Amino acid sequence: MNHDKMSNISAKRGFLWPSFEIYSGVSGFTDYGPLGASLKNNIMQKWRKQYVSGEGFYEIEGPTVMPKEVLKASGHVDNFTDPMCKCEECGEVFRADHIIEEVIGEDVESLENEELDQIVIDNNITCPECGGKLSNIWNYNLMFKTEIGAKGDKVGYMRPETAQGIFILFKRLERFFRGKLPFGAVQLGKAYRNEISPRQGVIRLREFTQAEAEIFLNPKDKTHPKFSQIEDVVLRLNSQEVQEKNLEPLEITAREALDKGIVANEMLIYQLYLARKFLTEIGIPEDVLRFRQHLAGEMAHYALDCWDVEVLTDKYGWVEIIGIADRGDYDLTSHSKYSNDELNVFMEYDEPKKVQKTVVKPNLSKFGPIFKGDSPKVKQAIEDADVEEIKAAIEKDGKYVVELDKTYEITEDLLLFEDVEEEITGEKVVPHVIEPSFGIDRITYSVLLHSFTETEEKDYFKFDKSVAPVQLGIFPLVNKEGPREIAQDLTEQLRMAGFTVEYDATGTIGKRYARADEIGIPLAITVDFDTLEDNQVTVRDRDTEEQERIAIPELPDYLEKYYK
RNA sequence: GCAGUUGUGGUAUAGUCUGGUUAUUACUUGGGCCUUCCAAGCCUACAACCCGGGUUCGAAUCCCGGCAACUGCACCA
Repeated sequence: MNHDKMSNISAKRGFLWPSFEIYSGVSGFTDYGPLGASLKNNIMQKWRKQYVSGEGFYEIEGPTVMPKEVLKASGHVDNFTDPMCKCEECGEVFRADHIIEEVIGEDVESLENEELDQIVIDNNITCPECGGKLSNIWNYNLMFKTEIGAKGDKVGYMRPETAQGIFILFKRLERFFRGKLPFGAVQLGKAYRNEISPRQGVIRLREFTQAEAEIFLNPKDKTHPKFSQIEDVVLRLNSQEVQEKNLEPLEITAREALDKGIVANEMLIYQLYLARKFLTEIGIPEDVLRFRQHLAGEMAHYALDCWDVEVLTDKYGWVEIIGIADRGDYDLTSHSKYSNDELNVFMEYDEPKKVQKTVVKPNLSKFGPIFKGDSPKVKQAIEDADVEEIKAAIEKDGKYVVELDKTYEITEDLLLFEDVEEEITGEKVVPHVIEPSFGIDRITYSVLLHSFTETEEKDYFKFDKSVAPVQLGIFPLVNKEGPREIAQDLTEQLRMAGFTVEYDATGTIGKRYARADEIGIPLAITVDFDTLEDNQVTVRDRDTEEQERIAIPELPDYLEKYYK
């Protein structure tokens, strides 16, 4: 692990470059060079393979610009902001709520800025640094704001996460999956957050790539059909208790974690397992990974349970690269409320339930003459009220009182009670959502960092062959007629077969091997003068440097098998 | 956002304090020679003073502003 050396080579060889460099750059943005983009794409392809074909989810793609309404409902417009204030003497900028809470010792999170300003005045709160006068409080919203349309009266934001794009498609998705829980949709794409001062390179970007899955499931059934297959897998868990008591991380099986209630449910544990499987398969070793449970105060208020996957780095310490949360029904309920659409699933019972109950009906022939024009709303009030309550009131006082803008007294003779048997075939259920959310840029960084290998002879990216940006180096041993033509033909042929190939004929063979190793090409193929005789080439392994002679006609199969 | 430090070819650097010739050196890269398996050697070429303004006869060098990187503080739903 060597961030500095790795970054240097990564910039030199075309993985990560600072954005807008010729105009001095802007912090919080990064460019992926040719090899970086290829690496990132390979990682995303591998992700799709695991979650789309592997888990049976489907990928959707929504807009990155969203109208205000969506983000109002999700809470981002109101809660994705920080109240800030500035000292007019020393110029220091503070979180206004933090300063105030410190002085008055009360939670002020729900208050408006004007109220906060008043508290500052009333309590004579000054700059904690120099005691100077504080400015009025303003909101800093971390979303990029824009306008939709020519009139400019429709406010839009760049999406701060890809998840909302899936939630707002819920009705369509529910139809698509024919109403059967659980089902899952994924989205990969850019998200935007106007960070106040991003500093840690690709770790905190203002524009970044997320890969998120939203798994909708029955709140009463959070099991996973494949749980029994993974129940003996050992997970390293930094639970709330471990963190609070400063203990060693737990090393326990999935089954134990479930039985002891450390992770909330099977689906969540299964997602932890899947996340780790993904990371190890793209070349991040298990011993630099851990699962950390969010502390009670750290968790979003709606989350039922939340675990981060963290990776160890030499420069930034433990860094969150994946968040896996049980968000309950928060998102669907909230969008349902704001959009007035029903976002739920009708769950049919195995057998219809028969329910005996008493219903109350207003006797309308008497209602009309008595209540006249108010009759419809009194009727509605009766229908909305609890039958037992009405019954009890009439037994006790001989009348039931409806309080609307006026008071209405309803005596027994105005009502008809009826015993009925109802058949209920099922119920509407708002699904819960389990969300694994991957930070692709941070994961790409982790792959770079942990693939980077220093040995006595060479420093190189030891990429897993499944994500290596270049798969093959093809070299004529010497740049002479004969081997050169064969090597060029072979390059063409293997490119046609779908491999990414670098052809290189310059300098000495050693230099070309070194250059290929540095960018992590797993296999190099060398054509020499013997090839002219026996039609065989040398295949050299990046890590062992061992060589093998393979006949050219067998090469496509050999490589197909190797990269499978 | 605040403070400090820094900014010279692709990379790493000399020169800046004390303003003055064609901006130093090494590696890398392109072309050529040589070369039958791990960065060898020879020839040759390309290539830089972060951006803008000021002071001055003259600025990589001094001053101001901006941008970026690093460190500390603050921030990270």
